[in-house]
Amino acid sequence: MNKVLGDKQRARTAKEKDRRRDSIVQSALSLLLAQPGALPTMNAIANQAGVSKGTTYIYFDTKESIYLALLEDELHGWLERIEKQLSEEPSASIDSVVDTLMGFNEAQPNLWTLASLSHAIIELNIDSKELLSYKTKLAQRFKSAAKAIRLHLQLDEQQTEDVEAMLMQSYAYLLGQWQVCHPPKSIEKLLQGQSFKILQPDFDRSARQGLSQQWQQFSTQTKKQEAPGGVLNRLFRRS
Amino acid sequence: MNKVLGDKQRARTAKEKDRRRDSIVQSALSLLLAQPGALPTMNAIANQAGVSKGTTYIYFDTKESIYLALLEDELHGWLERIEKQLSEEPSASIDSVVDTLMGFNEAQPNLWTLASLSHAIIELNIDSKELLSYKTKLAQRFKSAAKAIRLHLQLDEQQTEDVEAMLMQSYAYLLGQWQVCHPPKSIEKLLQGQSFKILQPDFDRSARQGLSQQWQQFSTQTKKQEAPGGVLNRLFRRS
Amino acid sequence: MNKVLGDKQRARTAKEKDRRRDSIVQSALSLLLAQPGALPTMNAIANQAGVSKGTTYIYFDTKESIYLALLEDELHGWLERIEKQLSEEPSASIDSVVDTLMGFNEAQPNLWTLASLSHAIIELNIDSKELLSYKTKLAQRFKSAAKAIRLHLQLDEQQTEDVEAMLMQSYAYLLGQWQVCHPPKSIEKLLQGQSFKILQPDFDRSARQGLSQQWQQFSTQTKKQEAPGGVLNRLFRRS
Amino acid sequence: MNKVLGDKQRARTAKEKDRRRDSIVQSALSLLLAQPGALPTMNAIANQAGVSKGTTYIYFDTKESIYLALLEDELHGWLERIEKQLSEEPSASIDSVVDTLMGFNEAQPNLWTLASLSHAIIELNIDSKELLSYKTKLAQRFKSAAKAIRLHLQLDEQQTEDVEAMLMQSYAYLLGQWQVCHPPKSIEKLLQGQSFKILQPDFDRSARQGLSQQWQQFSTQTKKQEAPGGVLNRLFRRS
DNA sequence: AATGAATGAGGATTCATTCAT
DNA sequence: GATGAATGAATCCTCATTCAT
Repeated sequence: MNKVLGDKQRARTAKEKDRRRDSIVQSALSLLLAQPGALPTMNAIANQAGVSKGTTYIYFDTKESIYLALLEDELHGWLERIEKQLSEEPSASIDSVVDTLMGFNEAQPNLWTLASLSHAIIELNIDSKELLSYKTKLAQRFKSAAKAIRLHLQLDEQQTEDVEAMLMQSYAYLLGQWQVCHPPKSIEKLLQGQSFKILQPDFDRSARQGLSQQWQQFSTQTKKQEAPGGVLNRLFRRS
Repeated sequence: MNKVLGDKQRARTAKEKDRRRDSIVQSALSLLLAQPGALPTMNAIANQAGVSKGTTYIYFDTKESIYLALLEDELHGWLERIEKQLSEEPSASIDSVVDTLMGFNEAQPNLWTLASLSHAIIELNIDSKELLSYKTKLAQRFKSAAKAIRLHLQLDEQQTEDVEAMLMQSYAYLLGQWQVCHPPKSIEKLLQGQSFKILQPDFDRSARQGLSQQWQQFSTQTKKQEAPGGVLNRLFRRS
Repeated sequence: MNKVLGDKQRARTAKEKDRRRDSIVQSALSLLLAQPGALPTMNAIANQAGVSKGTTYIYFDTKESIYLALLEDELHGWLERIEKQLSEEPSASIDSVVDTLMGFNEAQPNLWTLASLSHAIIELNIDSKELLSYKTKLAQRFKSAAKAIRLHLQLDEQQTEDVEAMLMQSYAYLLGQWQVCHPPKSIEKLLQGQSFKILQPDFDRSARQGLSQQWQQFSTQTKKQEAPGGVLNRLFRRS
Repeated sequence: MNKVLGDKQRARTAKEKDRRRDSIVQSALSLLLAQPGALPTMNAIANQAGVSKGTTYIYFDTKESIYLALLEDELHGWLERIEKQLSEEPSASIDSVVDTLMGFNEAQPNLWTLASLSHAIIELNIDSKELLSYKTKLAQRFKSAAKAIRLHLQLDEQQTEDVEAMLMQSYAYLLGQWQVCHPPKSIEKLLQGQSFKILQPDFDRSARQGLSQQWQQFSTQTKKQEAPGGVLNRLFRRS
């Protein structure tokens, strides 16, 4: 149990409330990871968090809200890091973009677990108002991250939309790839054999490779559209 | 109601049984498309198919089995068509590969609807034996399709695994992109504005573009690894 | 437990289903009478009826439907009996009308218990379509009963509406009087004293008296409107 | 929000406490009228009154206590006005009694809304001690009002009980009639048609008519028992 | 007096699946 | 093969009330 406050102890300050809210979210996550499939029940979450069922409903309106909060955390964390890292990184290179995109491996290890539930489960059970608010914030984050990538690659403002589309393509690709690479645990071992290798590639390897392909090709196309010998030549430099 | 046989009429011949089985599957599909979100209930499926609940359990062990059968149909249809079309197509070009991959638009319009439920819902609720059988057949199909692509691109046997990986990457990309492009209907209209464009690209357009990038880049890399002026030059020809 | 069918035994014929449905309704009634206040829960009803919770939902869509069915039974029983009895009764007299209206005492002993929940609880929680159907049937019954009363009193067709209004006034009066006469059991004994007599009249006595007043006055007024010495003189005859 | 005192401000004087108590009661009423059906929750009441949930429990022991207080206000208001008005009115007539009884229309517009919840909901959830106290006061008020009516009608003391019974019959009749005339809002419009007219009379019209019948008949009976040409002749005078 | 976070019993409803006929 | 009544575990969510501060 993730008791951050003693039994029956109330969170009075904003900070304590944040902590309690977080303990609920973390409990939901840990249960989800332990038993993938359906979203863990409120009952289980409350038990895990060491609070009563009613308390969880003080902090979240519905079960799905908890998972939406989790997903939001992971997605924003990913995008914020991308933005921050690329604006600090001096050398403009495709590889550093790919490396940064792949950074979820360390910092947001559960990003794709949650994102994979997003479409089929979470978003479908959220109040449309709450969902819209989530999407609004998310669109902003995606745009900021795309801008950081564009600046890092020293592309001009006209290419804003292209970079945004590329970022979404990377997101889509990673989302799909994660699903491809993670079959149900019940048959994971049965798919170890050589004949199933095609159905179950290694996520890290194929993800990185796919992203590289996407961004290499993007830089090639971008360069073509520019004057030969333009500033983008450096993008081909392998770091 | 999709009554293919009269009420309470028995399906005696194998053909009749197939027809009844199919009517269940099609009923499940039509309900799923009508009300996306959760998988339609067995009650609804049986009603729609004009049979009793018990009868559906004669043909399918679980509810998810029905959807797995649907998914299998769509996936095999897609892969078989790829295989067939590419082996008939004489001119080896990236574009024809991409065109063929995009052929689901006409022939398997519900492929991604089902595939998007696959990871989060369907596969998790299937008996592992049945799932393994499904995966075995599917792996075969993927390999055959990949082989057809390889032959079409006139690549040699050593590149078998590369092409297989590429095909899976395309599958993963399309799977993810479809999910990205299809938010819940409840907020679809609310996301029409310009500021949400990044979150909701047009599926056909971005899918084709993404596939092109993937395969263009693949051909570039493949060519690099070969002797200069090798057989793959023609892949750059835009059809 | 009201088991009319053995455990886990299925009601196959329409008759058996009616019996099972009835056993659910009767269980609901017996629980309601035992513990007035809130409507007994579905759990309790199912237990009492010796069926599972799910079974009750086969026969009734909601909990309130059960009570609406009960109320309907009692109300229709009351009105049908009024209709039947008055059309058989030869002597046209106010007293026989009042006697017949009071007949619920024997035949529909729970009529007012249920009717008193109708306004504040039952009707508020019923699907509007079902409620409309209930009201439609009820309106018919009330009209038929009013017609029987009118014919019994040898009033002509022009007085249809007056008699209908009178019948509703009697219904309203009995409904209110029952509520007045039946305080919560928790304080029933505490209200025995003389000083509370005003708040807790005897239902039968005051109900009969009130009805007599209503119909006597009605006949007086009706007579006034007629030619002096008209057919209604006989209504004043005390039986 | 009905803030009568600033947020978190204490009610120190008795007057302030009365005001706060009243603001809770009025909030409960406004919510009840806005959303008929179930009694509004304590949460909603507290919010509406601009106080915390805990504070409402300082002023009332249970939720139903609030509604009992409301009901008491309306009932006492009604009865007091009857008493006052009739003792001031010089001309003794049935019509003025009926007019006075109908005075709730202006002065206690929510009397029957609350009274209709009384039997099925409010009284059943009140502590018996509190309920007894309520009933004791109410019995007094009813008696006083009945006495005023008796004096107005110039009846002698022997008829005390008869008039009391009559007053309760009027109360019962109005209570029932109000319930009959007010179906759930959800189907109010669906019952507009002619065929439902019987089920949904106009409250004001039928209430006045019913009361007139009751009291006319009462005066008739009372007169009969007296010497012919007695003091009650004037009761037949139509005002 | 006032607060409001926490409680947790309680209750309605759903639905995949079974099995006797 | 076909039926569909019966099952009952599963689960979300509500809300009156408490009590430490």
